[in-house]
Amino acid sequence: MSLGVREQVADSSRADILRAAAKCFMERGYAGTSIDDVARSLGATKGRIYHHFPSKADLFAEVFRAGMDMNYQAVEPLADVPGPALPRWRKMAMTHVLQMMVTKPFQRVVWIGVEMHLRGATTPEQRDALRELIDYRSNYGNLFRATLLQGREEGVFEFGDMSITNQLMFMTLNSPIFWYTPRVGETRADIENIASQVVDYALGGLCGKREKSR
Amino acid sequence: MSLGVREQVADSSRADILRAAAKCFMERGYAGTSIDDVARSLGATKGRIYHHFPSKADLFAEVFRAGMDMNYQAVEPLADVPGPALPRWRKMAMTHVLQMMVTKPFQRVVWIGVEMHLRGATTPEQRDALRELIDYRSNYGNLFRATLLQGREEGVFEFGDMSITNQLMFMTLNSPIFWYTPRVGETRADIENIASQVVDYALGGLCGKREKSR
DNA sequence: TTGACAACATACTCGGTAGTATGTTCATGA
DNA sequence: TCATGAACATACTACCGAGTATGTTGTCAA
Repeated sequence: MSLGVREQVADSSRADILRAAAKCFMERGYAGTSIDDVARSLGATKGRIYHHFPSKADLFAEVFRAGMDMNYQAVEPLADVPGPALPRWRKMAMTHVLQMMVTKPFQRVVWIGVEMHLRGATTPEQRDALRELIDYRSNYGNLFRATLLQGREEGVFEFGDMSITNQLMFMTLNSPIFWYTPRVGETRADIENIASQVVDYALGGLCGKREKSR
Repeated sequence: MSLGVREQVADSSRADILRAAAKCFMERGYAGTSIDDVARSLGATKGRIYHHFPSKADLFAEVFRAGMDMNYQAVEPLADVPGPALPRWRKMAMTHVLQMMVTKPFQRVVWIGVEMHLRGATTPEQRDALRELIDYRSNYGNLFRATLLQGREEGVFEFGDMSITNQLMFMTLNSPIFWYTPRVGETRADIENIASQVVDYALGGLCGKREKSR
């Protein structure tokens, strides 16, 4: 089934809407973003949005899904590689952080979506749409969890409670979505340098090796 | 000037509103929370809110301020104590994390406020009200920054870029406002145990001591 | 006792927003 | 070439939420 010109144009238009929506949701949150805002940022009107998406909640969900698709596609192949935990964790973490920086608006929407689900601030129908995406996200998290467990058995990682450690690690690795902003004239090396510092910090918390508290 | 009964009652009512507002803002965000929501959660109506606060933005700002007041009062005294950086940092960090857990709704509002200011998603008047609070928050951050610098000179901390490290550290120390939820029958020791893990994780990123990336 | 005011509740206005109903244009396939 | 439908824009409705205007009630001070 080759795509005709019409379909290609339509998909491109849809992708433009997703990008614009991601940016708007990132800047103003879900409740603070109106469909008109998204349309205005495209130089278009509501009609265009509602032609491609049945509702604001569905638009948001599709942005969420797009963000998770990017992550999964980038990290999942790395998780399958056998071998010791530490170098694999490094590659996965580095890839994840770069993903956070390069596709920041989408990742921010993923964050917002998870938050919305956690506090249950949605209507029943929306919850169903979100639930599947939350599972998606949860599976993604398990890619790292498995490597963490392997690392603990290998003795390279030391941590107490697994779920707390997982939260702390992801919090660190995700944090660029909050404080990173692309600079003009920024090179790939600049970005990778920042990402490295994030990965190193996250790794520091995973290795024990320090006098325990008190 | 001793407070009469009338003033005490009024202040208590005001404090109740602040608590309820903090909870609502935490659960639904700024844009997602209506004044009616806050009033309803108090078993009251709009009139009560607007009698004590001139606008939604002012109510939000007062919750923000209350949260920062609690932090400053708890941590500032510790920052003045002379001596080596590491034990002081530990005490400050531990106190900060406990603060995040115990006064979570208020701290979540502080977070939301900082975010709103960063993305400039406010009307001009609101920006002025927020700016002062952002400075307040910034000063609070400097309490830790000074200790970090001292620790680096003492050789107990190792990190590259100061502002990135600061972001990562605070991200970790603040993270309980997102994933911590009080349990029934939770003891003080339980809470301190969780806080310890957070502090240890944050500390791990501040000490180098690991093979560098690549 | 009374009147003045604090501390609310009630009843509105009005702008913004999600969603819908209805044009309009233009490419494409028959 | 022409009819059809995709891809929008325009025009509308209905509702919600911030803010206001105006009661109502209890308390305290003189």
